[in-house]
Amino acid sequence: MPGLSRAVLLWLFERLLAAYGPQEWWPADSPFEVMTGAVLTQNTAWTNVEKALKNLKANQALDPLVITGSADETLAGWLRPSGYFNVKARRLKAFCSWYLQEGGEEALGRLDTPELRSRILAVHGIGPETADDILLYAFDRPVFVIDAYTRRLLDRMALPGGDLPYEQLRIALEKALGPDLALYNEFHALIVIHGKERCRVKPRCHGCPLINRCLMPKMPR
DNA sequence: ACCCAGGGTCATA
DNA sequence: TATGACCATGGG
Repeated sequence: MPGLSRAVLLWLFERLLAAYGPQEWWPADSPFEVMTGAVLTQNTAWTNVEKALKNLKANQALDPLVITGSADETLAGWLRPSGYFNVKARRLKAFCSWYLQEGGEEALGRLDTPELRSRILAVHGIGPETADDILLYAFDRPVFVIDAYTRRLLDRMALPGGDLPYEQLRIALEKALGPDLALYNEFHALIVIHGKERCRVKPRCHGCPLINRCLMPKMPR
């Protein structure tokens, strides 16, 4: 059983960091904004999420009490630019009522990470990636966030684990790297930033900071 | 015009 | 367990 090597992962990390620099994630003014953004960015471009967050702020609605107290159509209207607005209005309401019922950020912050994670995951509309975004970037817990970019990166680097179920892959990465909040924070951000890059060189990418392998989503047309 | 984005749920086999 | 449909806007 080879497994993931800490040395290779750290090499990868340094390579990405050298190419893109520190990302200083998550872009938000408060932990609650991180949580809201995590829900809104599900399968959605961040630029669209920014518009929705702007709408919420303009209406003093970036607040769990205001959100739970808003009419569905009103909330959906604010969320409209982020796509799936009806679905996300329901999910955000479900999350906010849970958040209030749990006693807010201070009370939640006292829970240990496994307990907090399982409670977040129990909220309807919050899956593993969204939950881990919240744990890492809103609650500062050393949780490695897995996304489609992470899987593609492992796959194209010929590293094992890209096809594992979410939880197994997360455990494998955390085991290889050891608990490290700052590393997990920057690593995920860099993976996403790099994943968004588009290869414009053909027939093979030479501009990619990761060896000679093209990690871009698709070869140019 | 086409592709895809910082996913998750639900129905079906 | 594993696919497929569905949700929807906006930028490249």
